[in-house]
Parts: sequence; C-alpha cells; structure tokens
Amino acid sequence: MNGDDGDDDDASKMQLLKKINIVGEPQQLKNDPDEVEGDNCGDKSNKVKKGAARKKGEKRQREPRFAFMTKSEVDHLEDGYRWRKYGQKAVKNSPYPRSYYRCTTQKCTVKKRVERSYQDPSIVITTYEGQHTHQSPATVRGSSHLLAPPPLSSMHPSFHQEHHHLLMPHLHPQLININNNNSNNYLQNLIQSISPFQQQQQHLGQLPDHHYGLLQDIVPSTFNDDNQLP
DNA sequence: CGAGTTTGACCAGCGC
DNA sequence: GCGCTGGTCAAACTCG
Repeated sequence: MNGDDGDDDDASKMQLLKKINIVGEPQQLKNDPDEVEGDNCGDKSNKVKKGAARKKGEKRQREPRFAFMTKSEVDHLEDGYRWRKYGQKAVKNSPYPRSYYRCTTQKCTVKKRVERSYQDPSIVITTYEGQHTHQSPATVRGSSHLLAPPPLSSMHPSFHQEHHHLLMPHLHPQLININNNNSNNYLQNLIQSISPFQQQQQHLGQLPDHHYGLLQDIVPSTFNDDNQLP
C-alpha cells in the first residue's frame, strides 16, 4: 500500500450500496464457550487430515458475521488489514467464485468471504466473520482513513460517516433480542452502532429486487418483515 | 527465500 | 442413507 493516495483511489472506485448485519447462526449456535473458534490461524500442529482439523462430534461455532455489499471493480477491497487467501469455491447459481480470506495477523481469527453478485457483477459482497484482536496495520502506520469495517468493537456512527458509503440496514427487533440474550458485547456494540442508521436507510430507498435476492443467502429471513423490500 | 495465491481434495452439515 | 454444498486444508506454484 502506498498510503492515502492509493487507498483513495480504491475508495473512489467503491460505492457501497448496502451493509447488512449477520448475527448468530440460528441452527448452529451451541453453548460451548470453550470452542470459540475451531482453527486458530497459524496453528497447523493439530492438522491430521485435509479438512479434518475440526473436532468430531462438535459443531463449529461460528463467529457473528457481518456482511456488506460494495460496488467495486476489484474483488478484494482494501480495508487496512492484511489478508491471506485460503480457498476459493464456485458458488451455486453464480458464475463467480467465492474467495476465502483469513487475517494474516497471528492469533487473529477473523475471516472474510468475498463474492461477486451474479446479477450485478459490479457488486462485491464481502462477509466478515469474527473480530480483529489487533489494530489495523495500516492504522498503526498512520493511514487513518482506510476502510476498516472489521473492528466492530470500535464501530460507531462516526465510522460510518467517515466512510460515507456505508449504510446500515434496518435490523429486525427479533434479531436484537436474540443477540442480547447471548450477552454478546460485540453484537451489542454493533447493534448500538446500527441504530442511528436505521433512519438514514429510509432515505436511501430499498434495495432492488435482485440485490435483495442475493442477500437472502446471508441475511436471516427475519429481515424480511421490517425491511419491506419490494 | 518468504509471503501470498491457486487448486484439488477432504470433511461436516443439511435436505431429501 | 445419500448426495449436494459450503468451508477448510495443504501442496504446488508464483511473485517480489
């Protein structure tokens, strides 16, 4: 990265359309606080077989996910963190593959998925999973206005305003309740950060049909009610 | 040479 | 139970 200029260039290509929040995995939530994240990146000592690093009989507990759509020419958006690609898969019903990235920082378990909308190839859907345990390397180095969505714990309205392309969705109350029940500070922070943007969202109108369609994959259906998408 | 990418294989979960 | 799909691993490869 070459600091602000390059990043501005990247940012200028982007027009964030929509940001959605993904919380909990309804069917996969499991009360097993010991296993917060199955694989710690960098620790390969336990690998026995390909794809078999996970303990048998235990469902992986997923971190809350946080996704947003970005209109961008590039698949992998610069967000201030360093990512390492660890996989790519063809996506059902889409000619575009989904790429899997992991934060290269040791002990940081954050992952992200990047895929392109098959209905609007100019739209990139990025899904973050987990929370960075460190600061953005770029931030540390002084590039303070890189896009850096993952540190959700630090997300607050000013973040979105700085990166004015970001817009939060209208969260369904049920989802909020679910998360509160889980006493998840991370989500609570997220929810708090979201609230002020529910109003903004109304100004932006609703997502077109095809955008919503592709979001169904990653947005719980409970969004439907309040989002009132066409 | 180290860091990152590509790619095929593998496993787990889920729906039928 | 079986097949499909998503997610991950890791060897091979590329690049600076």
